[in-house]
Order: sequence, then C-alpha cells, then structure tokens
Amino acid sequence: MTIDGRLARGERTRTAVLDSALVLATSEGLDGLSLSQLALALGISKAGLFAHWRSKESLQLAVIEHARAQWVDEVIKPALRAPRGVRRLWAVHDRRLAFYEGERLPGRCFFANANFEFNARPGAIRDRLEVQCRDWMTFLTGLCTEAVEAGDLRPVLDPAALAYEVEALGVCAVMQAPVLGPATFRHARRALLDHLRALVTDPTLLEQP
Amino acid sequence: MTIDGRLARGERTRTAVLDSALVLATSEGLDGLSLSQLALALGISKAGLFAHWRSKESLQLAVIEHARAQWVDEVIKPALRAPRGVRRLWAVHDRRLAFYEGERLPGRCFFANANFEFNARPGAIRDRLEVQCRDWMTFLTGLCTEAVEAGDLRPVLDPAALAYEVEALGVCAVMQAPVLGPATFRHARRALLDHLRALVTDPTLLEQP
DNA sequence: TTTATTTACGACCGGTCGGTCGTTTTGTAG
DNA sequence: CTACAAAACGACCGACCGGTCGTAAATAAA
Repeated sequence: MTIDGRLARGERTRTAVLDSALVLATSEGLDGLSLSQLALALGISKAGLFAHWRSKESLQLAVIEHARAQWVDEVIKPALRAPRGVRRLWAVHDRRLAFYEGERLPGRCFFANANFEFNARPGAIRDRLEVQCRDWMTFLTGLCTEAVEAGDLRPVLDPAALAYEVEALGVCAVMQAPVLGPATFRHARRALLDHLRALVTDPTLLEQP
Repeated sequence: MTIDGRLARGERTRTAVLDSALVLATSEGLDGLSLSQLALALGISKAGLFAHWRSKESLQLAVIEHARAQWVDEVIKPALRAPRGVRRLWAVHDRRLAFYEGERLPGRCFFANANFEFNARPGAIRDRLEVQCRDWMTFLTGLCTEAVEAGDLRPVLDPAALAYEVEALGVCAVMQAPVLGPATFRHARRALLDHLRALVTDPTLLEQP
C-alpha cells in the first residue's frame, strides 16, 4: 500500500495551517483569528482554507484538537515518565509551568485563554472546551487519587480539592506572568511544593534534582 | 451654582453606555465589543457614541475604569468593613467569590477575561490592565502583610506568596464555574480556609457566622 | 494518453466593522 | 425672543469579515 501524494499534500497543509492557527488563536483569540490573516501568514489563499474546513467554526474546533495534541505531547507525556504517585502529580505541574515559561505559545496557554474567551458564549466551541476542561480536571483528580492510593499522600483530603488547587496555581501563572515576571513561576511552584510537603508521607519523595 | 442640564444629560448617557458596555465586553470580550451592537442595545445611534469618546479604544479604556469602580464598590468596600487582619483578607476572598456566584456580570469577571484576552496583545489597553492587575496584587499583598503585622498570622511565609494563592483560587473559580458548577466555590473557599487555619494564631478568628 | 480526484486559486458577494461629516435636537444664557 | 453650546442623529466611507463559485494545477488510476 503506497501513500497517495494528494492526500499527503493535504495532510501536510492541514498540519501547517493548524500550527499557525494555534499560534494566532492563542494571541488574537480563538474568535479573533481571521482567515485572511491566517492565509496571509501561511502564504496561501483564503479560499484554499475552505478546501480543508467547511467553515471557520470547524477550523476552530480543529485548532482545539490540535492544541490538545500539543498539550499531551509536551506536557502530559513527559510528565508520565515520572513514577506514579505524588512525583507524577508534581511532574505535571512542573512541566506545565515549564511550558508557560518557555513561551511555547505567545499567550502561554491556549486553553486558559479560550476558556475565558468563551466563558459566556454558548455554542459548539464552548461545549468542546468544556469537555476538554472536564477531561483535564478528571486527569488531575486521578493523579491525586493515585498519589493517595500509592501511599504517598496522607488520605486526609478530597482529591478533587487538591486538583482544584493545582489547576488554580497553573491558571493564575498564565495571567500573572506578564505582570509578576519570573516570580510568578517561583510562586506557582513553591506554593504547591509547600502544600504537598504538608501532605506527603515520605519527605524524600519531593526532593528536587 | 446650578447644574447644567446638558452636561447632566451627557453624564447620564455616559454612565448608561458604560454600564451596558461593561456587560457586553465581559461576555463578548473587550475587543469583541461592537459599537453598533452597543448602540443598538442602548437604543441610541452609533454616531452618538463618538460624541462622548473619540475612538473605540478610548471607550474601552473608560470601560476598564468603570469595571474597576464596580469592583471597588461591590467587592473591596464591603470587605473593608471586616476588621483588619486575617478576617479582612478572608472577607475579600469571600466577597469576590460572592460576586462571581451572584453573576453580577455574564462572564463573571471582567478583569480576568480582559487580562487573558490581552495577554499577548501589546498596546494602551494591555498597559492599563497591567497597572490595574499590579494594583490589585499590591492590595492583596498588603492585606496579607497586615494580617501578619496584626499578629493574626504566624510570620512564616512571604505575603506575596500568600497573595498569589488567594488570587489563584479566585481566578480559577471564574474559569471552572461553568464546568464544575457550585462545587467550584466550595473548593475555592475551602482551600483558602484550610490554608489560613494552618497559619492563624487564634483559630476563633476564622469561625464562620 | 485520457479520466478522475484532491488541492489550491482568483474573483466576487453581502454584511459588519470603526470612523467621519454635516445637520438637527435639546437645553442654557442673554 | 435670539444666540449659543452640548448632545444626538442619518447618511455615508473604505476596510475587512466569513463564505461561495467556477476554474486551474497537481497527483493518481485507466
């Protein structure tokens, strides 16, 4: 079975478009994203975009999936190399902040930006973002539960509550970074570290390399 | 000295416009705010808006100030009735969450939304938002410092770090509310309460009415 | 080569955007 | 009343928006 060059070309274009669209959407807003500007940035024609997505909205939905894939690749997967338990929870927090610090995206976090942008705007996009947000919180909560079950954390508190705190420290970093500068990430890391140290059964689990 | 009815009329209009613009901007975005739609919602003509603000940007800046005034009136001032120290810090957190819970604005928080919207968009608006954000963090940090100086909190930690945590719990509530529902505010309140209880010198200070 | 399919394009459409201009309405002062 | 100033308006402008359509180039199958 050989690959069809036409389909391959289309796939290449689609990826290039989504890469560029993700960057634009994260700085200009998922809705502020303009098809003309996107086409211009890519050196293709605006009409060409409609060969791949039937409408702006379907492209926006594709951008959301693309952002999710990037997030999995660059944050979740690397963090999953850490051993199960509190170290893995910490790794996710740490990698996430590193993603922001490294400014992999101009607005630092596509999902935080998009969630706030569509906070009060019902529709397909809002629905999709909501699902992704729910998935992410479920993932974080799962990590917290694992950390308790592994015996790393004393089974005192609601895992969902801990997950909320982790999420809060991360989201806030996105917003505060332009104002507080590097201190933002010190605070975001230190806060969780202190909190986990108060909950951990074996202090050596949280020793930094 | 009598009041000039013409100026009074203008002032009335300006306030009405800003009230409506604040609501629209919080749901559609500060930039997504359209002058035509705003005029339509108010039952006035679009051209009439330019009699009060010379450009969309100057109106946007006015909306920011209007939002600040609302925030001071409905969150800060009521909270300042609480006695100095940790109770006042808690009151600010609590009133803030009540502001969100009561859905005083459709997107719950103008400033959180606007900060994320203009995260990566330099200009006059970004600059103004940054100043306000800095002021707010300074205010929160001041409350934390006061709580230590008043002897309510053990002088262990950086007040700025505590302020960051308070801010994080608040901002995250805005984002998670559509997803987690009422549980959001339970988490946001419980998390700070637990944290403060671990730092407070007199446990009775944090007993709920 | 011919035929079919996918990708990409230029030209164009109706609609909305922020903004301007000259005029009319509303209220004050003499 | 007249003279004047602030506020509001209708008509209009160029630019850009998302989207359509018929067509041309690229690739594959016959």
